[in-house]
Amino acid sequence: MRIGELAKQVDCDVETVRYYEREGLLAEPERDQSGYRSYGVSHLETLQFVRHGRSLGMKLVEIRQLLNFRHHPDGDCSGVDALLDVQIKRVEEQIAAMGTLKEQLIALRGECEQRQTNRGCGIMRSLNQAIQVRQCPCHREDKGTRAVTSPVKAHPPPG
Amino acid sequence: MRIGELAKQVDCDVETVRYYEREGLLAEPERDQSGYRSYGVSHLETLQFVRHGRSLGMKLVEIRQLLNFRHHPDGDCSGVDALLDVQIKRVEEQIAAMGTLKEQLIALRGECEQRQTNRGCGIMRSLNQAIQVRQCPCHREDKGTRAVTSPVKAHPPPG
DNA sequence: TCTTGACCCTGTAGTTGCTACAGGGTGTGC
DNA sequence: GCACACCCTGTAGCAACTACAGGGTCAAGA
Repeated sequence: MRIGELAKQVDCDVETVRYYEREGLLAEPERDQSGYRSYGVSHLETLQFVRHGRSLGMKLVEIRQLLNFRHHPDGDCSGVDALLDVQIKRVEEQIAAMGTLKEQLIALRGECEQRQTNRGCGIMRSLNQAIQVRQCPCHREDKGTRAVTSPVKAHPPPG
Repeated sequence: MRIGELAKQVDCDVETVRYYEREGLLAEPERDQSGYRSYGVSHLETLQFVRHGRSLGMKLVEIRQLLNFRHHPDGDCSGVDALLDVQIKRVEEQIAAMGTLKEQLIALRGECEQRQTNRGCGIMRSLNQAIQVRQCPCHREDKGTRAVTSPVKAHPPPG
């Protein structure tokens, strides 16, 4: 099948497929006489594997490792376990950080008692106060134990 | 104060300060006779405001808007509200997606009954099965209602 | 036969929020 | 005079795509 068909089957972009090929995640397919890529079932399977990994939040480097395991079915599977453990831990940390973040945002949102001017808005007052005296939840504690700690580094907000 | 001192005070990198200047988030400071940047209190405050916004998961474009509101204290504050609402909604969506993700990962992790070869590993079997028959939790339902739906697009796993 | 439109190709640049150099200048203490 | 910490500009890299530009191919319809 051609690239458009393949992409449609796994519900992703044609450009993404070419990107995976460039990155070595997808084997280079044959070409037809016009130079168009011609894919077989194994390509489809690999692509599905990759997209499945991505949907589980895995990075491409990690998926590359999984593909490696897949190509060496007689190797020790402990690497597969370890990879998933890393992933689970990462997700748990993110959930915790997000929970704190949400609380802070909701607290901040509550500061706007009624719509008025920016000057009077409790949210802006809060944000500005945080600057002056570091009294907001994010800055209250000392560096090491801040709520969503130095999060800009530790877990840069996704998106 | 010089850039190193400023960066230290807000606990961020010197390069980051220069980056914010380039991006127009931080006003260009005066220079001393050697061409070194020379910052005052207002720069410190703005920088703290920016970092605080980042720690709350806001994007730089959003922080830019907040800075705008800050510079127009007599404007209508409803924009401030709206910005926070967007942020809260985003965080809530992420928390929900992460929760689903975690369940899926833990289910997958449970597939590895005992350490053996990659071929025998339940995790790899599961991942491969997902390819063949789309029976894993992520692919079981139809596109529109998939668990962590086309999530690679919708909420690309945070890096 | 010509044309239209959908598809394909390569190559490069943009996105976000930094981070990390390279290659140089400045300031301070000994 | 020297070492060393700090500063400067400019550019490139990261992840995982996405979005062109500028061109080729193919099949259907007039």
